[in-house]
Amino acid sequence: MATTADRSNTAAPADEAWTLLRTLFGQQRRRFLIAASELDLHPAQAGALLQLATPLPMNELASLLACDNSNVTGLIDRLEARDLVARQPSPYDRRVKHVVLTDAGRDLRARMLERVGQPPPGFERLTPVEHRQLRDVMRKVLADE
Amino acid sequence: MATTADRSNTAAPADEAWTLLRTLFGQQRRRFLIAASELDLHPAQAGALLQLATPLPMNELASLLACDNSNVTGLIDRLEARDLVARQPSPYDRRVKHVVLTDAGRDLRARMLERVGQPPPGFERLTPVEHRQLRDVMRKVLADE
DNA sequence: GCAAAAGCTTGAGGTTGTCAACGATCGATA
DNA sequence: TATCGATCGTTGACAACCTCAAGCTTTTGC
Repeated sequence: MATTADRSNTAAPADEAWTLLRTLFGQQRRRFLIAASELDLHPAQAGALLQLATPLPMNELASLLACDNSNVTGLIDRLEARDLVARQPSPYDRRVKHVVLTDAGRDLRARMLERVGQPPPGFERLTPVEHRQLRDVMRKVLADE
Repeated sequence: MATTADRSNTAAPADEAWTLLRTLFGQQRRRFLIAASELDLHPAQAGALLQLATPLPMNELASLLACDNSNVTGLIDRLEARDLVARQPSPYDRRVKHVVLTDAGRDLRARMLERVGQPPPGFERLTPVEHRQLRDVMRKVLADE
């Protein structure tokens, strides 16, 4: 009778915690989509922009976005056509091109961050102690080893 | 000199916590994309499948996926062509169609959940106390009011 | 009853994403 | 140093995604 997972409040705290986190992911994804459309960006474009805190080889951008290299080519083509990014040849490897934000790109990225970089409303309700607890737990979850 | 946000360890715990959460979101999104492609699903299809724990009007599915109604039509068309879902007319409102998983759909959804429904490796490192802390904090963040 | 609104679909048009193939460049090895 | 294999970015073909405007059916409110 206890072979399968209990769905009642006897559910393991770990499972419930993860389920709650996934709920928050969903909310955050919707926020992201709305923010992107408000700024006239397709989701993929907005995602790329957010990754570009620092110049990145096309290569690496593809792996961060979990998509094919050839996909990034078109993506960057369109961002470049709107003068949001530029391609910069790498001085060390002539095969590589770095994607760099233009001023306009940096600006748009900042406006995107204003919308999705800020925590959701429920977050503000936490006490300082809870904020620290959450920070410490998350540090541990994301620790390299 | 302290006008702009400090990036050092003087950053407010709340800000750092949120940044860490966003990092986890990114990791989870990549897991999701990889899982979907392993199961021969496009990301949007996988997302729709995951939402269908219970039958849902097209309408509601669209709002959960944060996209246009007309988008869901095509999405469900393709899932239906693969016998993963079926359209069921609502008995109460003849405009409404409910999307229901078929057996195959339920199966595929379960396999998807095996991959993204489980917490990431770092999660296992937490102690029972930390799991409970995380659960309680997340409950508070997601509380309705 | 009738007008307004809601639910779903269609069609047009641009974007995303994958795959296979290609030219250019780098690195290692002989 | 010459060459082979791998890597980086691009291109072209093709399917899926996504939005918008327009349309049909059904429901709701007046």
